[in-house]
Amino acid sequence: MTEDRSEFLKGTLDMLILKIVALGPIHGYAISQRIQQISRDFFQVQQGSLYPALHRLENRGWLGAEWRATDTGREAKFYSLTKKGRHQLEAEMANWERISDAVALILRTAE
Amino acid sequence: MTEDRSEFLKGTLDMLILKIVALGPIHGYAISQRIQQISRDFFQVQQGSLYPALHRLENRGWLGAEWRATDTGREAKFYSLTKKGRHQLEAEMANWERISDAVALILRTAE
DNA sequence: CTTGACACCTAGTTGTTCTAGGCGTATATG
DNA sequence: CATATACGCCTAGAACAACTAGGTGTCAAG
Repeated sequence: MTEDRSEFLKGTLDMLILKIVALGPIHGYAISQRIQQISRDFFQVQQGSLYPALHRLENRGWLGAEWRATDTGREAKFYSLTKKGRHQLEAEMANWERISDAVALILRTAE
Repeated sequence: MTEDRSEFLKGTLDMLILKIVALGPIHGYAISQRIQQISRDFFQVQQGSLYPALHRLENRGWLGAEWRATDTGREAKFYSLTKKGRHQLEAEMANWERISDAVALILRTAE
């Protein structure tokens, strides 16, 4: 009976954020739009998930932040990937591969 | 710095358990062994994750339970998939497909 | 006789996500 | 002109899954 729409897979959000930021400096609000857009509206990142995640990633030294102006002249906090962040992203992508392979192994087990 | 070995993807465990039980009645301890074995030792289900999950799935009406004897003569709680459980498994597998497709879309975005 | 595998269990901690608010500015829209 | 909507940031608290770290008892092997 609970709403199930576009539920997030716990633990995946950090990787997706790192991947989006890896495409170039971008601010938080735009990150969530980008994730939603690229995933064809499947993932909808709640702001209450987004901003804590960004602070978490920044605290861990994976993202750097800088206040700058957007195209439209507003001030926004632009994030960019640090060297540590790049390594982390690579590790998380490799891990995702292994996990989804392992899940596939189980899901495809017949009898 | 934290140990990262065979980390579980949160939210996936229920589906994997349902899938294993779908192969035939099986008790908890054997479920964790089966998951580990099929995933080629990648997933290691902790007992502190396993048993609460089984009770959760039983409470939701997705699993039925019955005490029976194992091959070795020990008493064990055998779980089997209910009709609701089968529907749930199908829904979760379909959802997993959509999620992993969406993740792939994002991870493969270049530029 | 004691170690380890089998087989079950739970209380408490940790950590991520979501709900549901709040703040302030700019730009449409009625 | 008012006011709604998009932009853009934030946080406190609830919810919940997974893990840690214990516990019980049986049985076989050394």
